[in-house]
Amino acid sequence: MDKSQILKEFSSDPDKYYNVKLFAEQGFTRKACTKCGRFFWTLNADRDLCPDDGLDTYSFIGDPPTTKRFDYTQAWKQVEEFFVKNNHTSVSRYPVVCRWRDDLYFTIASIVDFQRIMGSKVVFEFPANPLVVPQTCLRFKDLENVGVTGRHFSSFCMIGQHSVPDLGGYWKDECVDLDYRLLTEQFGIRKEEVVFVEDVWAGGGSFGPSLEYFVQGLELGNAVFTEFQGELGQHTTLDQRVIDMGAGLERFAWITNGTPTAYDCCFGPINQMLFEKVGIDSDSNVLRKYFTEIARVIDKFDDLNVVRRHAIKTAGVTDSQLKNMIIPLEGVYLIADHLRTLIFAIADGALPSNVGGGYNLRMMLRRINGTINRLGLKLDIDELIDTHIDYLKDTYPELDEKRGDVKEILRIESGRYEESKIHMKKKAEKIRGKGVPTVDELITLYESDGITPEYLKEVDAITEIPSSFYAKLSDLHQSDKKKPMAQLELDGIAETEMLFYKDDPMEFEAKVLKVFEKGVVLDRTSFYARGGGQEPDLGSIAGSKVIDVNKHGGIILHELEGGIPKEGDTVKCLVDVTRRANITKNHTSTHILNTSSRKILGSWIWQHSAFKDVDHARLDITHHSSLSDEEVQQIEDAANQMVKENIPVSIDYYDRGTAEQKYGFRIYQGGVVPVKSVRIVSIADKDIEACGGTHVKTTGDIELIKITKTKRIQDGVVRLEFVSGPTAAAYVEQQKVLQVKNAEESAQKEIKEKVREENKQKSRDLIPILLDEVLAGNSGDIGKISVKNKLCFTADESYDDYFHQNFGKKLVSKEDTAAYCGIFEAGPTIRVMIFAGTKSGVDAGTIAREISTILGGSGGGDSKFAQGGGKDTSKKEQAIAKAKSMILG
RNA sequence: GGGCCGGUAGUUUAAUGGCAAAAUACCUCGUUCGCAACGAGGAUGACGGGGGUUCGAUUCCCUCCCGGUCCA
Repeated sequence: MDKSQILKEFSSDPDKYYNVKLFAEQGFTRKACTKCGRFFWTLNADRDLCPDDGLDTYSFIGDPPTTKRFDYTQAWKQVEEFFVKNNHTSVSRYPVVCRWRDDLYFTIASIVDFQRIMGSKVVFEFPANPLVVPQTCLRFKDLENVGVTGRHFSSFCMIGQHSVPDLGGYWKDECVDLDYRLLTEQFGIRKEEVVFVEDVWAGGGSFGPSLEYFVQGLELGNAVFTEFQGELGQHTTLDQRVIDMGAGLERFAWITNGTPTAYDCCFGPINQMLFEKVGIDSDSNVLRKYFTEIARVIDKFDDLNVVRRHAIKTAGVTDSQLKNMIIPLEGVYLIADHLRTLIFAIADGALPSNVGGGYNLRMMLRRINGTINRLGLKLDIDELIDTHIDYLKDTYPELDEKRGDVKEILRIESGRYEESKIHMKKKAEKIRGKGVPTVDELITLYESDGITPEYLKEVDAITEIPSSFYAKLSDLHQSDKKKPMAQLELDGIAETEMLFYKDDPMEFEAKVLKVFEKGVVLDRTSFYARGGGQEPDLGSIAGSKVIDVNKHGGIILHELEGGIPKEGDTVKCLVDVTRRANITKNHTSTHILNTSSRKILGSWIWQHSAFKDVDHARLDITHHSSLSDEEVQQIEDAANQMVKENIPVSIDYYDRGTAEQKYGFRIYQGGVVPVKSVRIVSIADKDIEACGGTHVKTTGDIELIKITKTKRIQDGVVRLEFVSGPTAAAYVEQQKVLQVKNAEESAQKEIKEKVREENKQKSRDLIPILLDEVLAGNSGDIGKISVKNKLCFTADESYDDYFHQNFGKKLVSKEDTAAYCGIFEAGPTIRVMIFAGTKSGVDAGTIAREISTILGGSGGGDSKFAQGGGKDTSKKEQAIAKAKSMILG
C-alpha cells in the first residue's frame, strides 16, 4: 500500500483523522510546512517550517529546554511514574530474543511484544489495558551510524504506550493529551516547543493515522492509531483498534540534558570510565558544534563519510581534534552501545554464531574488539559488563542474574575472534607472497575462510578489489525458490476431533468423512499426527495399514495402504500401542534432557529443534561449544535422576497471555505456538513447556535415558541423540557387547603395531651392518642378500617394505655404483622395489616394468628408483630369477 | 537446511599416483668463562579414522570424525 496516498487522503480531512481535543483546548494551529508541505500542529504562531526543516533543529544541544536533567534510568522512572499515575499498568520488558514470532529474530518494537501470529494474521494480546512498557529493542540496520551520529543505537528502549479503546482503554484524544502532558508537565518542556506532525502508518494489512511529536527538531515519539484494514478506499474499521505509541527513552534523556550526543546521557558511568581510560581530550564547545552539525545534515547526504567531512568543516574541527577527540569518542560510544546490546541479547538466551540472528551479535563483538585494537586500548570487557549491568539493574533486574553467563559467552567468542584473526593474517601473508589472486580465488577465500577482499586490501595483500568480485558473489548466492506444497481439497470437511488430547483410546470407532486416493479423514481419531517433531502413530483403520498421519489445519489425514474404506462407513481403528509408548517416552525424555542440559551447561540452553521417533530421538540445543564426555555424562545423570525421582507430568490448558505471564517465555522451547489456548506440559516445577505432544504420566515410566551421540551440527547448536525406555536398555546391552569387541580389536591392533615397530627396529639395527659389508666391496651372500660388485638382490621373506626402502635408499646415496633390488610379498601381491646408483649401469624403471609384467601387474618409476608388482603368485619364482639376472647380470 | 575450505614431524606450513620436504623447536659436536649468536652433524612422521580403485594411495573416489567459513 502506498503510504503517501494514504497520507494525502487523511490530510485532506484532518478533523476526522488528526484533530484531537487537546489541539482545540490548547489552541494549536495546523500549518503546512512552507518548505516540504507536510502538515503539523503547533502553538507557535510564527512557526512556518516542520521540525525536519526547522531552524531550531537540535538547538537543545548545549541548551536543553527543561530545567530538570534526567539520565536514562531516571528518565524511565519519570515516564513510568506519569503513566502509572494516569491509570496505566507498567509491564516488565519482554525478551529481546523474539521467541513468540518466527518471522523475527529480535524484538524490534514495543508493539511486537503483544503481537501473535495466527495463520497469516497478526492478532493483539495485551496483559493489561492501557499499559506502558520499557521495551529494549534491537535494530541492526544502521550499525555503521552507531557512535557516529550521536543518536543511533543498536539497541534502545522504546517506551511503549498501548491502549485498546474498545476493551476499556482510550483513543486518540486521551492518548495525545497524555503524551503532551508527559512532555510539558512531567518533563517540563515549554508548550510552544511541542510540535505534532501528521503522518500515517501501514503494515501487515492494516493502517491508520499517526502523530509524531517533536521538540526542537528531535522526534521523541510517534503515536500510531491503527484503525483500518484492507485497501485504501475500500477499507473497513478493524474489530480491534489499537494505539501503538512508541517513544525513544534515550531521546527523552538527551533532550533534558542537551549533551552533544544521546550517548553521553544514556550509558551511565561507563562513558566516564572509558573517557578516562582512553584519555580523551574533550572540548565541549567543539563537540557541541560538531554533533549539532552532524544531526542537522545526517538525512541530507547518503554517505555517512560525506556527513562527517561536512560537519568537520562547518564546526571547524582541527586534524588534531579529529584524531584525539572525535575518533576516540566515536570508538567509546560504539563500544558502550554494542556491549549493552550484547548484554541484553545474551541475557535473553541468544548466542553469537555464524547463523541467523547470532551473526549480528558476532559482528558486534568483532566491531568492539576491532575498535579496541584500532585505538590501542587496554580494556577489561568483564569490567565494562559489570559497569553496564550495575547501572541497568534497577530497571532490568534480570540482567544481574545473567552477569556471569554474559561474561562467559563473550570471553569464548572473543577467543574465537582472536584465532580467526591469526588465521586471516596467515592467509594474507601467503597471498602477498604469491602474486595477484584471481577473482575465483578471492571468492573461495571469502566463502571458505571469511576473508573479505577489503581486509586483504587493508593489509596490502592485494592492491585493488576486482570490480567483478561482488557481481560474481551475488550470482553464486542466487537462492532457489521453494516449491509450493501440494494442496489437498479439504474445504468443507469438519475439523477432526483429536482423541489423543482427551481419553486417548488405543482402540476406537470413527466415521469416515472423506476419502482420498491414498487416505481418509475421520470424524475423530487417536492417531497422533506428525507435529512438534513427534513422528505419527501407526496401526490400522478398517484392517488397512496406517502408514502416515498428517495434520492439515484442524483436519487429520490418515494415509493408508491396502484398501480405502467408503465415505460414511463406521470403521474400527487400532493404534500401535508399543510404538506410541516408545515415542511418548522419547518425547518426555526430550523435555527432561533439555532442562538437564540447561542445568549442567548454562542458562543460554534452549531447544533449537527436536525429533522423536519410535527407536531413536534427538534434541538440538543452543550451546557455544562441543560437549565433552564429562558434560554428556553429567547431563545424562541429571536426566536419569529425574526419571528416578518419578516426578508426575501434568498437562493444563492456559490462556496464552496468562501462561506467558505465569511461566515466562521459557515455555516456547519448541517454537511458536499458534493457538490462543496453550497446552502446558509440566514436569513438576522442573520443566514447563508449551507442547502439543504425547507424554508419560510420571517420569519413572521412561525407565532409562541414554545419550548415544552428540555432535556440533552448526555454530551455536549441539545435537544430542538419545534413546529411552526399552530401546535404552537394549542399547546398554549392545554397548556391552561392543565394548568387549572393541577391546579385543584394539588389543590385536596393538600387537600388530608392536610387531611392526620391532621389525622396524631390527631393520634400523641391521641396515648399517649390512651396508658396511657391501660398501667394503664384499661379494656373495651377505645377510641373505646376494651381492656382486655392490649390486644387491634379495627375495628373502624376513625383509619387509621398510627394510627394502631404507636399505636401498641409503646404499645408493652412499655409493653411486651400487644398486639394489628387493622382492617381497605384501598381502595378496608380490612387489618389487629397485634402487640404482647413477653409475651402476642399472636402469631401475626397466626392471620394475619387466618384473611387474611377469607378475601380471604393472610398475613405474625412473631410472634411479622404481617399484611395481602383481598378483600372479604362480609366477613368483620366475620373477625372482629374472630380477636376479637383470640386476646381477 | 544447502554449499565451500582445511586436517601432513612437538609447532607452522610445502609438495606429490612411485624415496614425504622446509622452517622452527629438539639432541650432539665446535667457537665461548658462560649466555646469546653462529657453524657442522643428527633424530623425528603409519600424511584425521574407515572402506574402495590400483602392482602401488598421503595424493583419486566413497564415508565418518574434527575445525573453520559463506549463504538461507
